[in-house]
Amino acid sequence: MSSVLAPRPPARKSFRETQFEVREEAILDATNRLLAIKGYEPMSMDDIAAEVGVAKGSLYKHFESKDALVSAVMVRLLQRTRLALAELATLATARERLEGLLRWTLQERLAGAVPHLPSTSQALRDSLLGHRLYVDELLQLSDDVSALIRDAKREGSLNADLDDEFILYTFYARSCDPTLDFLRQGGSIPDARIVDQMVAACFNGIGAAAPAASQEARA
Amino acid sequence: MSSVLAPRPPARKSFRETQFEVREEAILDATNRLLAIKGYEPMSMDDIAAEVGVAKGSLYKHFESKDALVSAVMVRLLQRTRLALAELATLATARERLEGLLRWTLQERLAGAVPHLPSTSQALRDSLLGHRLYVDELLQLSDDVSALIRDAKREGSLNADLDDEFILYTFYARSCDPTLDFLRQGGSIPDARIVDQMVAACFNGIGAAAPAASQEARA
DNA sequence: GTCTATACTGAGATAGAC
DNA sequence: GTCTATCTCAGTATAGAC
Repeated sequence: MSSVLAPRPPARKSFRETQFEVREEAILDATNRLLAIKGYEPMSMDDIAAEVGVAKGSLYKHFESKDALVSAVMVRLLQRTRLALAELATLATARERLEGLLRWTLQERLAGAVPHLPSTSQALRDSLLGHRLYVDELLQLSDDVSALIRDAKREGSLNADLDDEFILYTFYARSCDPTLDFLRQGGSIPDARIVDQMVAACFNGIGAAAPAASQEARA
Repeated sequence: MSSVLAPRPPARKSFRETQFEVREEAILDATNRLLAIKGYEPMSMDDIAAEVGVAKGSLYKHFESKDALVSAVMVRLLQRTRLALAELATLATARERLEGLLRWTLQERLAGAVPHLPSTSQALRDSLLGHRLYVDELLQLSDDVSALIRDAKREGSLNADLDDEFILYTFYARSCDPTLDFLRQGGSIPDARIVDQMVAACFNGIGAAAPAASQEARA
């Protein structure tokens, strides 16, 4: 009673608070996992609850809705991505930083992370755009990547004929490219080789580097 | 009565039969449209019925389930794609035929067709793989495209360092690339230019054609 | 064959005991 | 805060009249 008005130091978290946060992380992890495997619509709150090992009702003490939960997963993913990008700042050229970011993203997906996936589901996209935090994070990341693209063009390491906006969206699309899942499921190409080829194809395409001379003779 | 045993010429279709087929086409068209807009799971049979202007129950006289209906849409799409590929046989090189097919697919999508979309939904992919006709068509198309890829490599017009399987899946992924939708929604790049850049980026990548000499000096 | 009406299921969300 | 039990609603599929 006497302590009610005493200013408590905000530093130390109670055991219960810690437990709560640990569980919340577990929920986010489980959702991320299921999202990567099943996709947005087919993943039910029952699925998540079972994966975490918690009652479905309890999920709603942490997140007010399925959309909010998924949104939180995506926000965390975007934050991590920006962090990874910040750590790539040591690389010399913008081109290297772009390649590094794509490589990082693909490796994350191989490790079970959900793709950035604005692509996957129209309904999900609409839902996400209603969440302020998500939109803010996405805009910040897009700003960072756009700046990289401009720098790389100035370096002369990106095709100047392509629009910046085109390159930005293409970059996102490569991060979410389903080719990764198809090839991994196929199983005939080792993971590292898949990533190498995807990065190479993003920047150099699937065509031969130099136009083949034999082609002219053929016609 | 007397005509019951007489062999009727199978040639002429009754008015009712024609009507039935016309309506079936309309159902497939509407489903295709909604599929492109909303995606598989969010699209309900009610939506389809409303779009066609027919009672929901009637849909089940044409297709035994939602899955079967969607499967029929995809089969039709694959057949059209193979037809388009056949018409590209007049082009001189395999590389040109590949480029032409990608271009054709992207233009179809601009015109409202659904992407080939094995990517979109995991649940849909599983469902489709249970439909014999779909799997057959997909295998045939894949065989055709794989042959093209081998030919193009022989021409020297595709990067020989990339696995054939990688190129095949990448080609599919480019056909379904969400970049198209993002850019179209953005509205700042004309449709024709979007397609041009997507085809160019698929074969030549987003990197500069020749490695910039200035880059060396920079480090 | 097409319509209206309805059965049935799955899933998001809430209520109330502990 | 977590659990069990339940509400509500949307969506697939079917039944039955015409």
